[in-house]
Amino acid sequence: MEINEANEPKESLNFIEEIVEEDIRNGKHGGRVHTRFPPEPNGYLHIGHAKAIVVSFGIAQKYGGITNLRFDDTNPVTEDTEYVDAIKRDIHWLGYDWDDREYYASDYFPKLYEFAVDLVKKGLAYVDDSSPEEIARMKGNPSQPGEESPFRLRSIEENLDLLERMRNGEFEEGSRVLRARVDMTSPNMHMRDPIIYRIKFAHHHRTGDQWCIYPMYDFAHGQSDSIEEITHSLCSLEFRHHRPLYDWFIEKLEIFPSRQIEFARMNVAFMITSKRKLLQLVKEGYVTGWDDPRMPTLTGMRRRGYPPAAIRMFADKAGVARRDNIIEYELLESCVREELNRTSARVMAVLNPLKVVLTNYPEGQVEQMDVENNPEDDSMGTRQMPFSKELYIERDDFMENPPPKYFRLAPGGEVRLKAGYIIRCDEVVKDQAGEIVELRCAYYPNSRSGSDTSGIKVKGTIHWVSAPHALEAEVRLYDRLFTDPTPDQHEGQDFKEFVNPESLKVLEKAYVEPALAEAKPMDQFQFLRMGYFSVDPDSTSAKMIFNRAVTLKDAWAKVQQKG
RNA sequence: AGACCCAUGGUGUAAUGGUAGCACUCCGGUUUUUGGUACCGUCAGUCUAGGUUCGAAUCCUUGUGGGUCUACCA
Repeated sequence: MEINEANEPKESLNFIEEIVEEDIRNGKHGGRVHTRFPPEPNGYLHIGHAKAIVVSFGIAQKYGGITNLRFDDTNPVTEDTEYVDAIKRDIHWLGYDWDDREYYASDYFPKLYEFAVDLVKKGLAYVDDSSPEEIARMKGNPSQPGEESPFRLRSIEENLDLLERMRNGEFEEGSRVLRARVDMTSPNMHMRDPIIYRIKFAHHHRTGDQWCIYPMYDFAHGQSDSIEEITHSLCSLEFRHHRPLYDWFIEKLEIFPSRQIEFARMNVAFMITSKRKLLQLVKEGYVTGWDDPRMPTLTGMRRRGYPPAAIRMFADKAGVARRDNIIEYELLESCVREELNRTSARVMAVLNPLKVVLTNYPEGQVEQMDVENNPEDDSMGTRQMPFSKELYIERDDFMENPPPKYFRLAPGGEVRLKAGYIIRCDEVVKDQAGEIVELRCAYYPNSRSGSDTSGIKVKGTIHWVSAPHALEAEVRLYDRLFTDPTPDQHEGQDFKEFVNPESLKVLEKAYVEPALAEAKPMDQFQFLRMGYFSVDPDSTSAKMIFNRAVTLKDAWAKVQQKG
């Protein structure tokens, strides 16, 4: 990293930022930066879209520009208003806004039709009566040039007439298309007289039955960019081959010269983003819906408890470049932890309860213990937790025959109850099956947290809840949906074979501290030593439900694994 | 196999002809009333072969590997 005059590290730019900064230096478009995010309203937004959103909105934000939201709704057969609202909600949730610039490619249908007429008049487009099969055959293949359609040399007048009659609904669906006259010998398949209008007698979610011809992507997207005077149109690598056509239309139509810039889309290990495959997971019941916390959808990640700031950070850290990539799942988790560590209140919850009776604690006594809400942030204050004779601790925090370096409770051993007392395990009570059902312990009255004069040194501190005060809750432990980093990249194997059977574990009867009675849906907490959890939207005061977003890092688990 | 794009530690991304850096992961340590956090440290990289140059991750050529393109989808 270079050092500038201010002796501060020089920020490194990604290749898009470099292009934008150069454009600004050159005064291109008056130094204006205007991007767009163009979802098709035919599905839910996922982690891949999140990356595109962060890049497009982020670039504009960084350079004082603005971003349009534009629904790319040129295919009435697959699109629906249902998705429009979900998409808008998800983008807002991610933290971005487009003010009143909510546009639809379908709003431009009249203008797009004018463009088509213009092209015909310039002799640059023609109506082709060939069948889909014939068109495909004449297109050739990447290593062989195509051949020209017999309809390619129709007169301008005839083309104008035919186009108008197409629009008027005089021809059957599939019987004719409008094609741009470019170059049938181009090595770029997209330049071989691409279809720009097709006939579809379909009801459009916005324009209704006004139109029976609809523009193709290549004749809608770039033109919409141009109409909106988008300066930098950012898209994924797969559109690289469309760019010559994008530029061709701009040149021939003599319209605003938006510039398309492609970057590599983000792939995340253990996640899939194919709309079709995601739909399968929903339809076939592998998940409970599009907002299942295991889904890579924005709505799923929201329910999972991933903060929008964490997703933005993740997209940011993944970077922008032009090579294929698979980002490790651990980076996402790291971002989620970083954000939640800063923002979430600590509470105690015992997921797998084991009863502890303090034999020397006065019957019926209850003490209120002060506990900090977030050691990272004093401004979050403290709360009180009731302490009594009967408690629950985590089953994993006791071992009858502990290995070396086990810092928790064991027979005859001592441990501190966080913000409470130090206790000593005197007796292990088992049922007939030999399972441990209760621990009988002694507490040291002079070891109270904050005024400890016992002088006892313990290695471990564990969380707990007071049995008579604890609230029962259901806790859903989520893990990655797949067991393989690239479940849909295995030839001959269906991606569903890699669905993780342990992606969800439901704990029906966990205990949480009473302060959680006031928690509202989507509130987020760190369950001390266990992970980050949020209140599920379906949670009620009668039945609280918590979803685990991510565990805390667990150094002990690693020690154990190594044996 | 036609054209186009890409190639830097395990992963991702910088270095724009001049000391290969950062983040995540991994491993080790310090602090800790969360085996968390914070902090410190270790390991580890320029795909191959040529060329240009005083000097190449960077420019050129070649090979190799990966990706994209042949929907009336976007």
